[in-house]
Amino acid sequence: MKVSDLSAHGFTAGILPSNCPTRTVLDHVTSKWGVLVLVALSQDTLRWGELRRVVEGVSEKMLAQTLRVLESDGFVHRDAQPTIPPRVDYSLTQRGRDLAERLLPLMDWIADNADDILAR
Amino acid sequence: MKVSDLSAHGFTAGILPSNCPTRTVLDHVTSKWGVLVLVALSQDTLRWGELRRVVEGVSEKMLAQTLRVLESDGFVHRDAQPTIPPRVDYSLTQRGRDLAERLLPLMDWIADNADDILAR
DNA sequence: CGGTATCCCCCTCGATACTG
DNA sequence: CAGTATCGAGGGGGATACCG
Repeated sequence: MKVSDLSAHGFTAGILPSNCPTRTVLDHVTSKWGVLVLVALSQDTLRWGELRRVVEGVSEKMLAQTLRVLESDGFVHRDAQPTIPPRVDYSLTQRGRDLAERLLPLMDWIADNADDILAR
Repeated sequence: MKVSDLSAHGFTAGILPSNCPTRTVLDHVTSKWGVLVLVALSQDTLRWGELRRVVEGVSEKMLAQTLRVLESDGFVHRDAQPTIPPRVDYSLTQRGRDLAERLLPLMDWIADNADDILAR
């Protein structure tokens, strides 16, 4: 069943109960840096250092934490080459691309409308 | 220009700079309760008390705060009837419906895949 | 019913230092 | 280059009380 059908089916009380898997994944994706990292990886494979620059403002700690969560959820693939100096490439998995497919229209719309929305 | 085109246009350094309007709106929408409130209102007009039950787990304080932000961004319309007892209806504006249109496919996909994603 | 006001805890997050 | 470790401040957010 779709979330968008819930109320149509009479579930006026308690859609998406607390501590359900959907909320957990939603929290991962909509975490402070989650969306930005996913969007950044939606076009290119990026190295750690590139990600840090592209996702402007993210600290090393938060980038690492965000990547670990997205990796454990199977959205991001980590490819570490045991060279010196080390090189680590991050890319989206197929599941990550499926997610990004739904994320990008949202991001594009927000980017297009942000100025109007904040105008007062 | 679309966010999804940025890297295709060679913007490998610094997409979505910090403190830009897009990030502000993104933070409003992806705030802890923002998505859930928007999804809850995407089908029905709901009263304050209904929202509190439907968005399970939200406190009065956070519901009020979330609604004020979404209202000031023009996503949510607040209709207060000066009756006794008071009745306040919340609904999406046209802008809110435009946003929800991009949010629901994301939510549906997450709801469909959350179990697989968290399976380990 | 539909909120505000207040207190305060905890947990996220940034800054800094360090390492293979 | 690509991280981890640690610390400490700040504010997000819950609990409770109160109000029109």
